Amino acid sequence: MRADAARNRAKVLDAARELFAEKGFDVPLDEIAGRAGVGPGTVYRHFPTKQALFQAVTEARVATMIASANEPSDDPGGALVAFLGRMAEEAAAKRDLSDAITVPSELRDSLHTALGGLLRRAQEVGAVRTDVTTRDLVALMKGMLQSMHEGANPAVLLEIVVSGLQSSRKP
Amino acid sequence: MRADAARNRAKVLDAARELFAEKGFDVPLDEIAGRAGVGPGTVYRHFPTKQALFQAVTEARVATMIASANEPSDDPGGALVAFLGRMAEEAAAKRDLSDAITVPSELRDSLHTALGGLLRRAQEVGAVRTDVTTRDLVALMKGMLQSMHEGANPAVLLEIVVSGLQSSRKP
DNA sequence: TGCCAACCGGGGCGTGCGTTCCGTATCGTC
DNA sequence: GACGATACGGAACGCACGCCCCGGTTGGCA
Repeated sequence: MRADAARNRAKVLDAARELFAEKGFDVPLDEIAGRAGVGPGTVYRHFPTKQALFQAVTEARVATMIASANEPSDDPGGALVAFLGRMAEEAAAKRDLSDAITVPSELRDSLHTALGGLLRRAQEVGAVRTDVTTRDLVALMKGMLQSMHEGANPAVLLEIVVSGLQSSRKP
Repeated sequence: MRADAARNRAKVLDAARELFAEKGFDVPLDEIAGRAGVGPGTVYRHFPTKQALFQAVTEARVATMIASANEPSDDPGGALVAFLGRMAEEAAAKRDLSDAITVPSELRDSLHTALGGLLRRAQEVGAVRTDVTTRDLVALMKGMLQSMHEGANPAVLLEIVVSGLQSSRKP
């Protein structure tokens, strides 16, 4: 790879990181190219599609989260709560995480699977009501994360969801 | 107003009702015109903008909900829960309600205000934790309603949110 | 230093949508 | 039954966006 190509690739990644974090996946690709100081064609030379660029930007961070979710714990209930807290914290600062849950990709699927595992283990020790499905949890998270970009209080929302999950099933 | 004009207006409203309920606000206006058996121009003869049509369709139903939210109750906690339940039920069947909360309009503002009133009264009798703001509640509802169109279990989600709202504030 | 391959930039294409315009058809009245 | 106002329909416009192409440029090796 030529030196200027590597330089431009890095500039594109930097700009994409900033803008995806700031405005989410919906930011126009031309805007990313503009901030990187290159043309749109250059972006497509390095990444075949917009989603590929998004994935390249979020991959490392999300993979770390997934790994931490998958490592065993002697307190599965606490592990789930901690994980949700970490996601809330992250989503409050950067807008791309909430899109990483939504935009179709292998990464998204792994994240859902990891959440499912956390949920199942928490349910097995009785820390979370058993009628909640992975799908329900993902939906809740999605709503919660998106809400954080509209002025809602992350901590309060998180507490509500967590204590809701822990509540016993209605008779 | 000419007879055919009235007929077409009704056909447009019917088609819009169906399609907004089925696919939400994002349904293309041409599709509404198509189902109504008229051209797009005809739609614009009766409604100045797509949002106006949306408002005309949702106005009656949402206004009813707002009215029921605003009438006094001797059990403010139960009133809030009942209202949330009614919204969840409605949103599970029709996709337009979740958009009515989001799409800017006077109707949306009234709905937010009504929710705020319900929340405040429930908090005054100690039925709901006091650190929840109207904004938080709206965010929660928004997330919950949108989740219902993705296979989540409405009843479970509602229970989680309700018991989360009722939980005492963390120390 | 010269040459070729790699790369760049941005103009342009295709698509989908909300909205508008205007020639034509239809309604209701005289 | 004819005429004017009213309404219709759909082609067309403007816009925004993802994506591609090509003439020009630049980098690195011989």
